[in-house]
Formats: sequence, structure tokens, C-alpha cells
Amino acid sequence: MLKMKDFEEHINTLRSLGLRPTKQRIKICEILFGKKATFHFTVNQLNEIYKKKFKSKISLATIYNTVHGFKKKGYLKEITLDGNKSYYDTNTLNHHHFYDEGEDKLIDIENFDVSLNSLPKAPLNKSIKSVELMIRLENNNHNQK
Amino acid sequence: MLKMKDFEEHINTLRSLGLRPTKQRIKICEILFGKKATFHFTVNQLNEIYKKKFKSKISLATIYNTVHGFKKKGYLKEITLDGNKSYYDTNTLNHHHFYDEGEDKLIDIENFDVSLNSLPKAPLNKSIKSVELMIRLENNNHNQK
DNA sequence: CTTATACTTTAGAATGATTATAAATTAATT
DNA sequence: AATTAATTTATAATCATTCTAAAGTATAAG
Ligand SMILES: [Mn+2]
Ligand SMILES: [Mn+2]
Ligand SMILES: [Zn+2]
Ligand SMILES: [Zn+2]
Repeated sequence: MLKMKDFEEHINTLRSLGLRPTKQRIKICEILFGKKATFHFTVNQLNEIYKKKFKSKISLATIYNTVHGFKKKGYLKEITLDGNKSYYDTNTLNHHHFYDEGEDKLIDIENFDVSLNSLPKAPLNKSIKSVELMIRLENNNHNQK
Repeated sequence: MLKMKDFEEHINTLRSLGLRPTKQRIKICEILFGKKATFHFTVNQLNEIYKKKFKSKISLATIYNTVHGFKKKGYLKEITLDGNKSYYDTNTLNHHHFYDEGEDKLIDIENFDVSLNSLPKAPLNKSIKSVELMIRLENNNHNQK
């Protein structure tokens, strides 16, 4: 069966990162890396998903620890938006986003959908670490009766 | 003398925005709009500058109120970065930024230094509100003895 | 100029996200 | 099975931001 295989894979991933495969971490892996699609989330959203999916609670501190651990190992990327909370992204490659303000939702943009033909040169003694586009979206229905 | 003129101008600006020209607001105007260059700041930085420049204290709540007021009137723009605090920008036009991570500093990029040749189409029923680039910088001296 | 009114400032409390702490639990090692 | 080290947990602490309600100030009216 497939479930077993995913489970084992998450254990191996965790071990290869030098993180003990605890049941909390394995479950978080199932949420984050069990789907094929990119996944954008906040710590609180992840906590809610965890509670619903596994009908068990987990300490918020563990969610923070795990997410920070995955980020440090390069398995998650932190994303910056309005507001005071962080978003995380299972797509750790450099890429661009739509941000739908109405739904407070991030959407990946494929790199080939964007062409950046010229970039400014970095200031002296600095080099470019990343180049990311944020395209904010609003609903079309502006002036309605 | 020039000082007087600037002062009067700030009063007029405030009046034209429907904001009473209180001494706190006029001083904040002097800080924000007294220089020609674009200015990026956090609420706390503005508070520190105010204390040093005028040797007087102001309530943080007033700084928040004023900054939010200017933002609503389109005289300031909020910028989004890592972390949990907001930056504000006296340049309210759509424009791109360098972010120097070492110095935690934003630098404007002139629009003509960037050419975006193709953009993705907005999802159904959504339209693009803004397109902004964030170019993160790091120091060159990485592998030093 | 004096009073009345609405707006503004202020200190401090409340909130919400995040981080720190220290004890209890669990995984890995012997 | 016992020992050690890592992890989880509840809870407290911190920090940016927002809220509140009382005191102060700018403007409008008389
Ligand atoms: Mn804000
Ligand atoms: Mn963080
Ligand atoms: Zn993404
Ligand atoms: Zn700027």
C-alpha cells in the first residue's frame, strides 16, 4: 500500500536531515510533503490542519521548532507579506508569487511566465542573493451597482 | 529664511489632507518630507529620530496614528519584509527595492533600471494591482581567510 | 476674546505572533 | 534494561501593533 511507503520516506528524509523521526515530525511531513502541489501556509494554519487531519493536538512550540528546522535545512522557505505573520512555502526554489489580497492567499508563478530582461547592478561589495516578484491581485468587481 | 517656508508648507499639506496641523504632525512632516531623498523607516526608527532631532518625546501611539493617516492619504506606502515589523516609504509610486540584509536597509531601484518583458496573466476575475521586485543583497566577502 | 465642539495626544492596557524556559517525555545508544 | 541526548510540552516572556479612555489642543461660534 502507498501509505506505508510515504511514511517510510518521511522517516528517511528526517533521518537524512539529522532530525529524529518523532511522530509529530512525521505527521507534519505528511501534511507538507505528502501532496505534489506547492503549499503555502502560516504556522497557525498548519496547526489547524494538523488538529483536523490527525484528530490530535500538538504544541504550537513544536510546530515552530519543526518549521524552523525545515527552513534551516532548506526544506521550507519563509515568505514575506503584509501583516505581522510569516508564511512558509514548500517550494524552496527562487520563484515569484501572486498575492491575492482578498483571499490572503499566495499563488506560485512559473518562472517561464516572467521575463526579466534587465536588472540593476548590485551596489559595491554586495551581490544579489535573490530576485523575487510579488504581484498583488485585486478583484475585478470594483465599481458595481 | 527657508525653515519658515518649509514649516508653512507642512501646515498647508496637513490642512489639505484634512489633518489638523498639530506640532507633533508638523515635526513628523519635517522628518519625513523635509529631505529630497526617499526615506524608508520603521515606526521605532521614526520615534528615535524624533526624540533626537527635537529633544522631545512623543507617544508611540501618535506615531502610529500619524503614519497610518499619511498612508491612508497616500503620502506613505507600507513595505513588506522579513520579520514582524512594517517599513514605510516616502516614495509612494510603484517601484522596486534592494534589501540589504546585513544592514537591514531598503534602497530604491529606479524603474528604468528594470525591464519586465513579460508578466503572467492574472487569474480569472482578478486584476493586477501592483508588481514589485525585491532584490536581496548579501556582502561579497563570503569565503574569507 | 471666550466658550463650545470636535479632533488629537497620551499612557497604559490588550492583543497576537513569536521566542524562551524548564520540566516531562521519548528516541537512540550502551 | 538502563543511560544519555534530543524533543515535546505548557507556560511565561517579548515585541510590534492596536485599543481605550482620559486629558489636552485646534478650530468654530458667539
Ligand atoms: Mn499596519
Ligand atoms: Mn521567523
Ligand atoms: Zn511559492
Ligand atoms: Zn522605496
